[in-house]
Amino acid sequence: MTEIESILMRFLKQFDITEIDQQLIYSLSLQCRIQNYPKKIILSKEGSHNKYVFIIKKGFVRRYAISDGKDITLEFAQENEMITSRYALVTGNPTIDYIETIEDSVVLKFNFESIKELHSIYQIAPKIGNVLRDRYFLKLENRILTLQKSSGEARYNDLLQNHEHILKRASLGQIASYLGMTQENLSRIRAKKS
Amino acid sequence: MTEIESILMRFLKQFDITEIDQQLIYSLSLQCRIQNYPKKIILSKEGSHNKYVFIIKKGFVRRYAISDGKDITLEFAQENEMITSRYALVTGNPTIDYIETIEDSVVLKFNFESIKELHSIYQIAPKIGNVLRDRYFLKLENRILTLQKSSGEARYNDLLQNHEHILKRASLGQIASYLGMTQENLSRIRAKKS
DNA sequence: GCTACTTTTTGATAATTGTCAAAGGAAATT
DNA sequence: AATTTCCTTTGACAATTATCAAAAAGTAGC
Repeated sequence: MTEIESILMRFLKQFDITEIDQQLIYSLSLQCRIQNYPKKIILSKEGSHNKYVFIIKKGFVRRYAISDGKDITLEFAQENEMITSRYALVTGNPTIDYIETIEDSVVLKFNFESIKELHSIYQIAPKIGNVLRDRYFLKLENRILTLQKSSGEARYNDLLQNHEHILKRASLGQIASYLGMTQENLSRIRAKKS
Repeated sequence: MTEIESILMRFLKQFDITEIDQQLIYSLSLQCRIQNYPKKIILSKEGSHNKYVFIIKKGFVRRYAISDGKDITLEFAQENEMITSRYALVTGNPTIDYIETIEDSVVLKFNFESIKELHSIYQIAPKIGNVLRDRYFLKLENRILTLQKSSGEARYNDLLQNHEHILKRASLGQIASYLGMTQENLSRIRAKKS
């Protein structure tokens, strides 16, 4: 098995996808490349028509948008997680967000268009898509529940409890915008805890 | 065409689902009922094992959770929209949220289990599911961007601009929790605007 | 080690928001 | 129409958060 195939296998195994077809893995593996990036490299730019899906083999990656001139973190992805601009994939419009490495990273880079074709060929590809989408739902809904908490401390506690790794790997400003507060406030909330 | 079929057609037409199969519509129509509810009726309870999907024909419906003893609005649905507890559908666990009518409503009520079977029979059912999921993504991602804005006024403005109908049809407390603030604060923000 | 650069912390102050309580309005019921 | 109930607004005050500025701490390159 190639390295790419083994990364794909490891990624899919976490989702209780029982029917992992070796042939499908092989076909997928032909549609992507392993890429090495230093930190602070932009993998996907706003306005871009190229639509990529990234699976993180090693490192830490962030998706963000510029809204009202401010850098707003939308999503983090660590090892064995996937990150992509769903807006672009779903609407077919140019990307409205950026994806960048926070740490030196090794990622599997797919061109989404080439995967789409596989969807119609293999029965199993849609099933994988469904599972990935369903997982992402839960993630988003939990995130919304966190953001609805009006006190900053409550939102920080949610992150501490459910995604502690983010606090260790991202910068203060990145985390603060993710939680919808200023970095000064986050710094003080954190200080109060220790 | 029965009334149920025509509601289904109208619902699906808004999603650019080109291949609407009359046979599928018919099959779906057998799996659901039209229900009339007065306002303030709970359609789905926390802890329930019955999983329903509702399409709103007329009226206004709200999904909410009780978190730390507080009523938190998660979602609103108006005419021609769908509402359901995705958590329950995806995980198979009992529902963790409630769905209730805000106005007198006419809804199409599906039992999700019976639809699931159709998925495997018809080619098109998964495609519809995909489109519905994709739309819901965008909704959630936009909602997150709104909630990340730290000032209450900015969040209110987002709602005013993108979902003004909510401000007209829901109560202050319901909207306030939806935006992650107290109703007193929302009342003052609103007063300041006029 | 030193310097330049970036990130985090701290301080002071203003603005926003939450909390509790009471008053005012609107809607439903009798 | 009057009463009850529910929802919204207002007031006073406390707590939280944002903003701006500067200091401190941490990183990277030399």
